[in-house]
Amino acid sequence: MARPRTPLLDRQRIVQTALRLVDEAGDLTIPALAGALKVSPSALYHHVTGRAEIVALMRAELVRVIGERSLWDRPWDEALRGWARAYREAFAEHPGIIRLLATAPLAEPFMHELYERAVVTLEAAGFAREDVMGVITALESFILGSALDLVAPAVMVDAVDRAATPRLADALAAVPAGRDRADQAFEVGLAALIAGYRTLLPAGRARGAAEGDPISDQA
Amino acid sequence: MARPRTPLLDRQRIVQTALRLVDEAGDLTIPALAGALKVSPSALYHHVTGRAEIVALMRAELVRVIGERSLWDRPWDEALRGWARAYREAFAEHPGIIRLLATAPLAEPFMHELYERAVVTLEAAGFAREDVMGVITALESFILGSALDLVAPAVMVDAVDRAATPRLADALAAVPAGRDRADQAFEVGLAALIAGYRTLLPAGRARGAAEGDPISDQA
DNA sequence: GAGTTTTATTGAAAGTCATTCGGTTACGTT
DNA sequence: AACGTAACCGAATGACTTTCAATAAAACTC
Repeated sequence: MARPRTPLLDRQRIVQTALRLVDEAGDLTIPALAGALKVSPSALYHHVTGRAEIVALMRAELVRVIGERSLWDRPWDEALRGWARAYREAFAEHPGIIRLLATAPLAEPFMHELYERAVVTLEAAGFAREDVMGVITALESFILGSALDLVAPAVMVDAVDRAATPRLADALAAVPAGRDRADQAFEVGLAALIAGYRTLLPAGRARGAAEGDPISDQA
Repeated sequence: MARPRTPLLDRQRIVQTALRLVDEAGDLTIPALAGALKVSPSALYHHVTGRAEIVALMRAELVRVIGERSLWDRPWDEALRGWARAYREAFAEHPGIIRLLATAPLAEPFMHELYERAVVTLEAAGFAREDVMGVITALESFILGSALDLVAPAVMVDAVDRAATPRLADALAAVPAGRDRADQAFEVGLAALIAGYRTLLPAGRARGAAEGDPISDQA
């Protein structure tokens, strides 16, 4: 009734249950989270300062996973591609978290370690110092936008009025539905972005698909 | 006290006040909106079905503005660039709306007219039918991600620990701060995407900056 | 122009949330 | 064994969205 013999909660359990809840319900409420943990809502506040911190912990968990799956000791284009796919994949495994993170005014040392590794890789590859942050930020924007696209896919598949927009209807028919559609768009954009980045390199330092290197093609 | 001599509300006024409120306060609550309109909260429900519809109307207004500012009777690369800049600029004029839209499960005939025009332009330019939707979707993902980046700029500028991530600190120092930083990253990514798209065209149909056409450079 | 219906508002109330606080009991330490 | 502290509960607060009955003006009808 009061203090249990063995603790019911810890931060780990809170975060993992929150992630599961967001996956299932699509949003995160304290009552629901407390219910899933078989605990009263107020009990959570002994382990966490509030809902915002729970969201922050979920983000940290995501960043951890992304970092784990990224390999930076590769040619820059391969490294960037791998990072982008790992990043988006981590979001795809927890659909619904994207809106939570887009809403939260993200602060704190966020992905700084990952940025650091990206900067090192890109500068070693020959990118101009003043381009490096732009290259990273633009790629990340593309990834986040693609993650948002991932959770709002139902829009087009139906709801297109063939009479009003016939060419759009045709273009959509030429493309798979659902998750595959989003995947294909992501790969198109990723390939284009990397190809475009390659043109920023000083002549002679470019490498990868433009020279016919098979390894840098889509995995 | 009851019905006023002249109506106090209409959808137009609701949407415009909502936009102003979001710009100023960063979020949208019914009490605040009613207060700004000098009306009781429940009065709003005679003109809209609820908060969700207000958000939808704001989105529609944004789409209208974007459509107004886009010119599709141009070479494909120029048209895409113009569309992307108008799109992002419309968001930039209402910072704070981005989080609202990212949160809302967007439905309805949304940007279909704009997509239609983009499809026509791209197919006329020679893009393969099965690539067209991917090209549009990827660009839009990049734009939305860049809009999100626009409202969360404070992250890096401070808060970077030079001891832990020295190369990142250097890279950031080589780049302007605030809005300019986001603008630059956007332009880097936009140029790269378009350059990458150009490689999708069958040989001989590419045109634009790759051939040294001055008009397609950054405006 | 009188009577009826429709329309635009208000105010109260219900139902969620996130969060705080005082109370209760078990744990750990000395 | 006693004390302080940790982990829980329940009640309460305040903000939010939404619904609904009541009211009074406007608009329509004849």
